[in-house]
Amino acid sequence: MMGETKPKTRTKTALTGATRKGVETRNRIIKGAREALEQGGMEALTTRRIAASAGVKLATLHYYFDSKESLLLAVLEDLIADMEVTYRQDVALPEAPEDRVEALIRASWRYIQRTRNKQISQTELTLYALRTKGSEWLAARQYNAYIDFYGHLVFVDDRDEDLRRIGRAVARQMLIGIDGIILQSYALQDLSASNDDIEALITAMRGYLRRLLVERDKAR
Amino acid sequence: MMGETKPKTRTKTALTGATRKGVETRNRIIKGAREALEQGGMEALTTRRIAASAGVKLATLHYYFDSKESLLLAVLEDLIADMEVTYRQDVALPEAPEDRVEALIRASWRYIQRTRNKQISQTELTLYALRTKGSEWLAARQYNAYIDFYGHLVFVDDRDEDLRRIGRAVARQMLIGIDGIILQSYALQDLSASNDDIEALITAMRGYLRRLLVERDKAR
DNA sequence: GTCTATAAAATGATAGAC
DNA sequence: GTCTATCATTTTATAGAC
Repeated sequence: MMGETKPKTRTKTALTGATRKGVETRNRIIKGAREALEQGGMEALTTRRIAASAGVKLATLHYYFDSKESLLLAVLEDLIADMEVTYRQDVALPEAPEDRVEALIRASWRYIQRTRNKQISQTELTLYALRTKGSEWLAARQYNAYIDFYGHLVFVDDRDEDLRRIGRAVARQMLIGIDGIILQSYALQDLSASNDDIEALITAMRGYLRRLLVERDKAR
Repeated sequence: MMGETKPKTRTKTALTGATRKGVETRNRIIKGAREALEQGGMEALTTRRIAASAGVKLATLHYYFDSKESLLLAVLEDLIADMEVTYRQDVALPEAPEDRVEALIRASWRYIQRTRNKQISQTELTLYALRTKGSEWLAARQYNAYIDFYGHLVFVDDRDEDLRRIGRAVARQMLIGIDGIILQSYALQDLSASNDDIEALITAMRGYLRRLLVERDKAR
């Protein structure tokens, strides 16, 4: 959030005064872009399609965004902000950290199964950011947002420096597993194999967390 | 390899007699597409750029491929075939299966670190296949090729049905971890964190393999 | 089998009226 | 702030000479 290299192509509303209606329209365009992306994928994502999907004329789109690139990066930013408010609510939270890890993986897996195009879109956008020079920081922010989120769910109280570190390590590992299974489950389309993989992932993550906690206790 | 639904848009050389020179040119175009993709990403991958990168005129490209889509799918097929011959050679093979798993993960991690654009390209193409109706089978084949490959390296002798099953389960899990770490390591750019993640992945995979073997022995 | 030339459509972006 | 109209390229793809 601090010290980031902001992209050269910033949106016009960031410069002007940002009217009420202006903000609404801008959000509608971003929303339209997300829907067009989910439906048709990156290859078919043109400014015209986005404008149509947002119920706005092409020129209006360009009034709010200097370029297609700046719009796509704004979409990714929106996705990040969205995650931070959406996910934070509806995850059941058992008491023990290990159980929370398990619950979190199961919840993610259910979500992945019913949001195929959304997940693919998100990966496409991440790759787009990694490909777009000067925008790699956005991909980093996306991952850090997820790591923060997962990390806080493992250890709600993060005043303990050690626990915070451990929570983030487990979060990174969970995220690796989830990203990996997104690609593989959509590609293989073998539900029973993916279910086995989820169980294996849960076992591994519980073990990893346990191990990190034991190591910490030893080091005292 | 058998019983797959072939894409409607097949290449012209598959229909005609396939001259020596013709096959060479076709391969050069595919190679050119791979290089153009690695350098500029999907967004910038136009038929003109591919033709230029292959040292061929645009019309020649269209002589060999009905459409851009059929070319891209051919590129993914080529990537799969390439993996099967390239990887199979230069992986050091310790004796114990657990050690082989570890060696394989370490080798993959080294490779990932020095082939960023290649890995991103491959993921972009996989997503493209998942997005392209009627071509999901290609993504499945890609993953099955990797699973076969990793699986055979875990248990070289696969006449034992149980061992083959276990090898494939471990392979799927390794692939999940590797795919996940590809995205995360490029996004976060935090080498020490990624190194920790690799060690955790190794520990988890050794544990998973051990557990599957114990379960098998119990079931006798 | 490879080329030159060109068609036909699509795309990102802008000018200027309202 | 949103629109109509249009520009300037670019893109995929084809026709036809060699």
